[in-house]
Amino acid sequence: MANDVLDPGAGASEGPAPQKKPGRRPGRPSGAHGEQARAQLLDIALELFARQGIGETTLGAIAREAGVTPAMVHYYFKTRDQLLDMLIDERFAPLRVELARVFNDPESEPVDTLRAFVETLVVTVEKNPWFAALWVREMVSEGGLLRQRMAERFGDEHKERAIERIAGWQKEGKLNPALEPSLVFASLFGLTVFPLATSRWRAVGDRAVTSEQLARHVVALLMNGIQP
Amino acid sequence: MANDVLDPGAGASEGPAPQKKPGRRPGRPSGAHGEQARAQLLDIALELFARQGIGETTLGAIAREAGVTPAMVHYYFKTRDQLLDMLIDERFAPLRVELARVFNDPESEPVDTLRAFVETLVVTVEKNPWFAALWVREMVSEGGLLRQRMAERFGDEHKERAIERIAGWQKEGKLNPALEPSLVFASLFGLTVFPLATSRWRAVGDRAVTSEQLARHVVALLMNGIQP
Amino acid sequence: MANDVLDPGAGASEGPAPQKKPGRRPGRPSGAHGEQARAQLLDIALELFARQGIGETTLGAIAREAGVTPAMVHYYFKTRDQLLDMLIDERFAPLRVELARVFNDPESEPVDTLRAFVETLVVTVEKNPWFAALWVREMVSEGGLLRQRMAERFGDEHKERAIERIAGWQKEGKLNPALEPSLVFASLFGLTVFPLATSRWRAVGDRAVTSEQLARHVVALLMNGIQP
Amino acid sequence: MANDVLDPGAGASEGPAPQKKPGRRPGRPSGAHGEQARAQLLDIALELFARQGIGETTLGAIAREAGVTPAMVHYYFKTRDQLLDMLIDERFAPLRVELARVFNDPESEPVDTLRAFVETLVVTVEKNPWFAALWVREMVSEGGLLRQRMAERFGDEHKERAIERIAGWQKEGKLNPALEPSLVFASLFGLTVFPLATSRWRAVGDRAVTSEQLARHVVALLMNGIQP
DNA sequence: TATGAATGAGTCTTCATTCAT
DNA sequence: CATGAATGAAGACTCATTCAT
Repeated sequence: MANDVLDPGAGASEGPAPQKKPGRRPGRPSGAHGEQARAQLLDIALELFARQGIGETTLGAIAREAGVTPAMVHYYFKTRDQLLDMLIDERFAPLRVELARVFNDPESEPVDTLRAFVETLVVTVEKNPWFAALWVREMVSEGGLLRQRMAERFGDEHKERAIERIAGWQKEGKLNPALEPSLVFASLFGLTVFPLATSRWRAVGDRAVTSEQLARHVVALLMNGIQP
Repeated sequence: MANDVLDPGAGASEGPAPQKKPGRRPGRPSGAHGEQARAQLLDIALELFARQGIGETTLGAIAREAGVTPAMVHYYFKTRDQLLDMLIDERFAPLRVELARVFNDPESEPVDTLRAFVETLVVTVEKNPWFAALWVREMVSEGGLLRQRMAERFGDEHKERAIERIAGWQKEGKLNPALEPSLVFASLFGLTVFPLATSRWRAVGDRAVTSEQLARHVVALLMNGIQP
Repeated sequence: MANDVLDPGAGASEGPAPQKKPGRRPGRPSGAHGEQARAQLLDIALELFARQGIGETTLGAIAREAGVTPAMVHYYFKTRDQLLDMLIDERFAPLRVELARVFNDPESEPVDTLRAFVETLVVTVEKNPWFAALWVREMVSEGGLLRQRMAERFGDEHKERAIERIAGWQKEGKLNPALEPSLVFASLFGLTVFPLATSRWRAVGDRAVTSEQLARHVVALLMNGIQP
Repeated sequence: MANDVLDPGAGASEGPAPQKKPGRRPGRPSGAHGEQARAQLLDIALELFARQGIGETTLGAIAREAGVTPAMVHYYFKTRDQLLDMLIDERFAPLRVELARVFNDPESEPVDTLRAFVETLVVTVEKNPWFAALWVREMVSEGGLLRQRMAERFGDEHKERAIERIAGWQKEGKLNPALEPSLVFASLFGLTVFPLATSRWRAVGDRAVTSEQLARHVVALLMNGIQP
């Protein structure tokens, strides 16, 4: 349903921010002002969800942060569940598509591909600070609220294909054969998104670790391991 | 259950550890039967917290799972907060202490130390399946409920010292100098705990990834990176 | 209802008075209908508090009496404590101010002042039937819920000054010197409010004692007692 | 039921404290040790009821103060209601009987009688500090928990006769005829018990008003008021 | 006697949701 | 568009009470 709206948009070159160009939503709100307010609510929800967790964030809190009444939130997103769905369709899923595209570039070499993937991941989180926390908390965890919905929308074939591709590279001798193909992606995410999810609080009182530092660190680890 | 793995003296040598076995708990319940029921509630709470998140798990859910009334939960843990505190003191903190001990072994070589750390991490999670999910969701995330409490109990000096030690190793030429010392731990956790946090659901319908596979994978990555 | 008796300027000239009419309340409800419902809840609460005691009256009971849901009560008064605070500020404190004004009239003679005070007290209770019971139970008693809050709002200097004034009158030979100044007020309240607090039930099945009868009785007692 | 136990005891000369001499209660507890514990619980309950109000005092609070378990309180007083009943029968009612006796002395003159009544009242409260607060809060107030029970046990005939007696005195010219007979008792209680109910907290930080001072004050007020 | 374990009923409070205006 | 009023459902917590030991 939302895919036709987002997938083409995601394919464009100006990055993973869809911004809801022309297409009117089927639901009620549609005016120019309303569209803007709706997008702002989505942004605020995203920010709060990332900061406190989805389950811990009440609609009232979102409304307060936006300076509107809770009833207003219901006006734009008939229900809490729909708000989540729209969040996924309009903010979360596009990022996923974008990332997949980096990996699926058939031209580049295996090692370059993985490095590029890591770097894109870091840039993505830099542009969308909510991504890391949300991913870790609501995507990875068993009962994560995003996980269930994402799983419904996008199957696992994507992942299957990626694993096969990695296994293929190993057979071609282009990748460390001791690695477990099905764990490579988990490792990449674990090495990048995971530390980024904690960076906001780690930065407090400490010298913050910049995104570049993280990218360099992860690439160094991937390229050579920990040995000198 | 978890005690045989972690308890051997570890709890005694730190500060605000549980101090349980001999003296009666300050609170009310203390009989033999009660102590057992209490421990069971703790186990169930841990399980549910890991599965659904702490904030999403009601005391009623814990009670239902245990086959008792919600009032029973209040009987053993005066309040929701106290339940959390006891969970930390009696289940969570001991694991942390155990892990710290592995890293602080002054005898072993840097590379061995890190490998041993990863392996212990994997074993720990294998014996305490709730650990991974709980760590990822409630320890890493900004508003994580465990983070705040753990921070109160244990300061950050521990972490500071570890970082210095790693930097020292790099200077001695015993560790890849391109790594960022303050990120090494995040990487280790990201490579192990992070995938383990998802493994339970990934295993369903899929060929499960065993703990050994994960350990081998991570060690392979650490030792040599992704290059063939 | 009680406003015409007490409000004329009294609330404005003191400190933490209600300041209601013009500006919107800081809290949520503000519409015309809501304001009325809120006032009705306040009235019902006052009535029940007087009849059963504050601690014995549940929010549910107030809601039931008003024909609304308990959640409604929370809608207007975020918490039980706030309901009490508003009760004090908007209903209880104004009466206190009014009474103080009667006593502080610098023109009248001592004996007249005390008599006027008693008469005002009787009239006040007649117009605000909840006052007597509430005063006796929650203001006088050690753990009385009003006592604590009133003490926070208004200090004791008021009382101090009154005592000094009475002592002054005694020195001037205008008041029975055998009286204990610090007990005069207690006596006045004891002679009027105290019997009034019981009158509702005493009246049942008995020939009721009217307010005028009480006033006459107390004045008769006082007149031949307070004169030098 | 309880009357046969208490009325004779009250008639003795050593004051209004019954102390449960020999007679075994019909209920369960009866051993020597138990009897003592039971009396102590009664005392503590009385103290707490007076301090915080009956409704505000939980059985748990009483148990804690006594250093026993809440179950113990149930052991002695099958139910909360029975505790109240026993409190009335064994502590409260005897005082009432004692007071009635003072008033009913047929020998003394009206004015002396009333003065003696006041003085006895003051002494009674001095010996039983819980009396004043309990009377004011739970006896006077409409929903007072003692009121209802006392009313069940002792009718109003007592009061009726007293009123008639006062009216008779007025007709004989021995009492101020402007007084309302049915209010005389209320006035006496209001003048004595009422101030005493507040004295505990008034004393804090202030020079305390002694019982003697109060007695003198009230008598002074009465003497020049009740004389014809 | 005495108590720990256990519970049902009730209280306060929060929150998503609806609806009339 | 926007909001105030209103509510049902659920959650945390308390408390009197029971019962086996």
